[in-house]
Amino acid sequence: MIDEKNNGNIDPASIEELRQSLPEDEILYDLSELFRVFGDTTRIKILYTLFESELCVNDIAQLLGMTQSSVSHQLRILKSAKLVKFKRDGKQMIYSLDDDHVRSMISLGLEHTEE
Amino acid sequence: MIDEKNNGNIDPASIEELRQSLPEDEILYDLSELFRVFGDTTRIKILYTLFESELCVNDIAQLLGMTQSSVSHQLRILKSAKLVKFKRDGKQMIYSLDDDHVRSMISLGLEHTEE
DNA sequence: AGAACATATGAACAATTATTCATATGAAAG
DNA sequence: CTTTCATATGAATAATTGTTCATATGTTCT
Repeated sequence: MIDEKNNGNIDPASIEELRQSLPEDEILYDLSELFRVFGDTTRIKILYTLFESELCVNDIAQLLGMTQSSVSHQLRILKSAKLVKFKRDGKQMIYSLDDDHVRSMISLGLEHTEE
Repeated sequence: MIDEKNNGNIDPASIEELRQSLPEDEILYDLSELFRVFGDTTRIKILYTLFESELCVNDIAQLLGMTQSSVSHQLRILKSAKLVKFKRDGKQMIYSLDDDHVRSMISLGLEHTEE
């Protein structure tokens, strides 16, 4: 046995090398935070309703059978993750998908779940 | 005003139409469940350590400065989501990424966060 | 200005979940 | 077969988070 202190599969030097090749903690945190936003049924549903048309809060709530408050709370999270954008139209706020990443992410996710 | 009962942006018929174009609840649930697996810093870190090399549990734990137990618990979740696979090598379990979806998902996620 | 409507938001509660600790399983070596 | 090592797992705890309820903000209309 070459190294009696190494109780793992690879040697400590390689471990150190691998550790240093990891992205910074902050980047990994932001990444997981993004996924966490997608990781809720309600939010996924909201995003899906916006796939084809822009909608106001009340429409989304009716469409999903949820309360206005709950939808609004979740939209807030989607906004801060830059997954949806909005514009004011009189008393209403019209929400829409912010960019095509949302569609790609969901499509890619579906590919995996459909296997 | 055409329809005084419609307090939303679009008409009730369109809402119904949109509702029926949504994927089934089960599909959306599975999708959000998949994202939820990615939505944790520890699990993202584990996945990243497996980007370049297959590793045993102890190596991952050392690399990330986490307890063996915690890593094992999270690997269990990654396994059941089919994001990692494993093989036995004597006393050790060698884990590796299950397929390329993992890489694509993380890459796509990074594209969004890096904006 | 006041009423009505659409949306946002704060606090409280319930449910989910990541980590820790202790212990169990399973393989290899003496 | 007993000990040692690597991993898995169950129970308990602490922290996070989604929903509800009540209320605030901001817009339109009279």
